[in-house]
Amino acid sequence: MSIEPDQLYKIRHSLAHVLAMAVLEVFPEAKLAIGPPVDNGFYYDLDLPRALSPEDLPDIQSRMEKIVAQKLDFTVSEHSIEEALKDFADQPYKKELIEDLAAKGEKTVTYYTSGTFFDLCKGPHLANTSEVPKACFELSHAAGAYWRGDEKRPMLQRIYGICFESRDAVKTYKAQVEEAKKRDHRKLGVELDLFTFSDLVGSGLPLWTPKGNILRLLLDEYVWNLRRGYGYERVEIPHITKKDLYEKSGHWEKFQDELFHITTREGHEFVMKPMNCPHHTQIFARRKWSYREMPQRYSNTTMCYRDEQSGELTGLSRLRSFTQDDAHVFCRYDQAQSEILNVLNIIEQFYGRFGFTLKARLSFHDPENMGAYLGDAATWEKSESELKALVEQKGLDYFVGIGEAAFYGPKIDFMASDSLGRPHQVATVQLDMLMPGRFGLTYTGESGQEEPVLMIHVAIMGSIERFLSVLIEHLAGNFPYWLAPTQIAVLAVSDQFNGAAEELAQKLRTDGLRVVVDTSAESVGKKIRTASLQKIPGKIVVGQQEVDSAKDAEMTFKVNWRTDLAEKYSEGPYTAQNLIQDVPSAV
RNA sequence: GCCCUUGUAGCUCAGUCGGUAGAGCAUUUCCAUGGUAAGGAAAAGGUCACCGGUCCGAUUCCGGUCAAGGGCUCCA
Repeated sequence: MSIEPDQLYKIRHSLAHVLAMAVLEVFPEAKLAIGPPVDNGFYYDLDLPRALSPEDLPDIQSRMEKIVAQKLDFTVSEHSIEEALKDFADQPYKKELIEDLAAKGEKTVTYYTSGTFFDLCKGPHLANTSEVPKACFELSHAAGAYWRGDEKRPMLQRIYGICFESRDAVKTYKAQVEEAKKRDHRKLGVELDLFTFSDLVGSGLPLWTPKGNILRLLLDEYVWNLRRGYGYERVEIPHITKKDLYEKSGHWEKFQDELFHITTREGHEFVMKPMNCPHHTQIFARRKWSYREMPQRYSNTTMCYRDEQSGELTGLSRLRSFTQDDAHVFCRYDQAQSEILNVLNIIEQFYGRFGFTLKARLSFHDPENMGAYLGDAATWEKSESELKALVEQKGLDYFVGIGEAAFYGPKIDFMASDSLGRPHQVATVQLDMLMPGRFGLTYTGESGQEEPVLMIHVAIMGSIERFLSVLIEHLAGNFPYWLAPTQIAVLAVSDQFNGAAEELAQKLRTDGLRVVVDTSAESVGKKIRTASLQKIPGKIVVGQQEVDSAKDAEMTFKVNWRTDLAEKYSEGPYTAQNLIQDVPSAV
């Protein structure tokens, strides 16, 4: 049943051609761009006389099926550039591709022909469409895409198809997509009442509910608890600044269009901060430092604002206002290693706690393109080999990303794989050999002279919002006991036990648990269902039995734990005191 | 920002070929006093996203704006 990856690639690529053939039946005047295979199928970009709507796809798909059923051969042939330009005279996009190939020194190009259709293509393809497995593909959607990915060039129409090795594999894929939809953080955000958006406030500006804010505060507290052990100190900064700060840092020139601008009544220009590092440099710059006082480690969880293009905003993943769990370490160059090691420890502990698999990307400079970076090659290579040594020392799974460095220094970026195996970029550690210089940051060395400062940018979650979007989907909203916005639901069997339920809840709350009581006029079954749908970790039912247990001692009760916690915690019986002692709920 | 799709009650959705709208859940009240995933009844709840145009009349048709979704482009 299983199919070689090469064969699947050919099936997808060949179906892209079949797709173009089907579209040409409907729109003979269509101009073809490109049609490659992708991870989950294929697509074709075309310039069409009218916009496609979803209703067009079934017709195109059934035409594709008919074409496949014709058992067409794919044959390859070689042609001179001149010939190709003539053959594709009325296909401007193909012509451009041919001209580019010619410019690269190609003398000939290849066509793949299937039936009456031929396309400029380097292959490979199936020998015959009869090799396409039954029901292995499905047109999924149409979307716009710029010609050659350039926003200044025409917008083409892209038709996507999914394609796998068999009908069952297509079904499996669609089931995975469904599963991902169920745990989509935008959906769970509403269902679990974590955050909301308002048209009056604006897009990309999330509002956090009481429950959602508990998550934010606890995650931040957790990061802070990890940091404080390494000598970090918390600082605070205003959310706006004169533009002078960014002129000096160099961000103004590059990013001024993406900033929110404020003009005061006196005509002074301010901006909302898009990042925190320049502010933090000014805290460091307030006085002179001895080498003995280094490093200075400033931690600051704070909101940043970027005027993103409206089309880029999605859920909590990309926002106009977002909270960075930012930290900047100002240190001596000889302190970089131990400081980074500390950060790696924090990252490992933090992500390990949630069951993410981490992979580090060493984001290095591209030696072929030194113009894009500041500083000399020797400094870059030294710091990069140090980063690599550290990552190896920690035994982290890593790969090197050439050309992924920031212009001011190399980075270690972390990718977390979630429970569905999807990678997300999360934490980042960046060496900055540039900004301290721009702001003239120094410390006084042993011999009394001014020494250059190295700055290390660190974000553990990156942004709380984006991390939460990843975490919600990773856990499908089943937050661990310590993090759950509501930890325990106390459910009264009937209204005569409302008092006992309230009393128990109050005891648990006094000790810091987050508890709700359900005293509504509903059946126990209904109360269980409601609490379960809210994914509350523990449920306690209070009725005659529990009240009787309290006759000569403290009330005892059982806790019905959420499925994923049932193995971890005993169901009891507990007293309020035991529950608080035996089940760790602190950060 | 660009292309396409969508916007009806707090949520999920019907519906009106142009004559100002309906269900389930949630909410409120009443009945029931119920032991581990939906007990029963009633009520209330909508400027049909917003603004403009056509029309005797627009939630419905047209245009614009805003917002959401799928892509493209971008991401310090």
